[in-house]
Amino acid sequence: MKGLTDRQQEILDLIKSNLEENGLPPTRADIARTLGFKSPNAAEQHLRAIEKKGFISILAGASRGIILKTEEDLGIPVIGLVAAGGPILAQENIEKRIPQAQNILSNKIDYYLRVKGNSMVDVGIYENDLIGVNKNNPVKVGSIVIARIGEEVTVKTLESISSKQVVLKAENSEYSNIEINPEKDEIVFEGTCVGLLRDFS
Amino acid sequence: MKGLTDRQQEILDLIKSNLEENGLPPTRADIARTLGFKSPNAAEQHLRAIEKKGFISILAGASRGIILKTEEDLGIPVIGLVAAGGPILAQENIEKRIPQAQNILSNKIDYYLRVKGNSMVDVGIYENDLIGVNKNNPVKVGSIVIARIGEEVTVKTLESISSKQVVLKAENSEYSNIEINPEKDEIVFEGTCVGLLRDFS
DNA sequence: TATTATACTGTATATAATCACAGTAATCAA
DNA sequence: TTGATTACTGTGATTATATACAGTATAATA
Repeated sequence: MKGLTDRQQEILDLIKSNLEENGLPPTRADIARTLGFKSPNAAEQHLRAIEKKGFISILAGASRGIILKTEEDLGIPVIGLVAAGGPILAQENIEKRIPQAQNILSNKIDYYLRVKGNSMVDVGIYENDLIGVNKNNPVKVGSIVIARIGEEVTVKTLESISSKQVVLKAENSEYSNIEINPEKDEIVFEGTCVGLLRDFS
Repeated sequence: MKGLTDRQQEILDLIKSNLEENGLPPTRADIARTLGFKSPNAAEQHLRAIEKKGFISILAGASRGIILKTEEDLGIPVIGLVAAGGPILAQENIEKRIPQAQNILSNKIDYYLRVKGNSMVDVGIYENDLIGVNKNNPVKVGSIVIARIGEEVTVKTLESISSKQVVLKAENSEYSNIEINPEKDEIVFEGTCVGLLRDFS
């Protein structure tokens, strides 16, 4: 499963907006018209490429036979570097996807986040490990949390929390704790770490 | 806007399930196949009838060009008698629909409920009036509520409420209060009355 | 260097699908 | 008893649509 090119993404977006606005998928001619292609075959070939990459299915012979794959079909997204500002799960942050069938972890994984740096080595989380993140689990003291402070996303242990101070602890004696005043600086808990994947290769 | 016949409803349901399961509307041939028609024209004519009654739009010339009208398009449903057991807004309870444009009431109206009996005459609510119901407004003591007690739906003023007793007051001296123990008998608040329509004709 | 992927134009064709026209039959209201 | 509505069959023309085939051009990859 590779990523889509800009043009392919544009076409996938067009299919989605067509479905939202009109309740039915576009034809090849519709796509060509909207994007200014002079040949419907340009649309056809883009659709084939998008299907090959796994984002849609094409029903042979059926008019408008374009079916969007669900998030479930696509698998659990792996997030590499988080672009500053936007939401973690934004398209451009998705590095690849892992089929859900391969998920042996017991908790629900909304996405995997690739670990940068070695601030958590004392609890066995190393650089380039993939941590499984659940977005909805309650954030508790002692759990490993994914927090966004301003524009930066960080993984730390939640040491303490109150309305005046949040303390995040790096599990590495070389690092010192991060103390935030949530009344002054914005801190958002994006999720909790519920598992880890390490791929020796 | 008249109601659909059983057969027409069946076809509308088929369109809906086709959209949900496959993400695209059926063709005339699809409908004919599923319902066992030997001619796609049977489907065509049903679609015309359903369009005429306002539940879908048909895009001329477009394949699969069937577009479901939204609840907003259809207007606010008027509920006559509530069939025992099921949800108030079930298809079979909808008597007719009133265009939203004609709604001059300030609160959001989820549906109109036709008043049976004269238990609320002292606050000017008479038999056959249409009361505008909001499903989400907070239920407060003193407000006129639509409550379901067991299988029966009733309109009364909420006199008092606690975990052990709910008192509903009929606004008519000939009626006595209804007292329910919510731990023993099921009581569900379906909504609050936020307006009234009376059609002198 | 050859190969593959991307991103198209242009033409053509089989078939998918709409939709009109001509019927049949039953039910219901005026 | 006439007309309207519902619920179909059956046929066929027209057009909408998918899709194959033949190209062109560019950039990335092995």
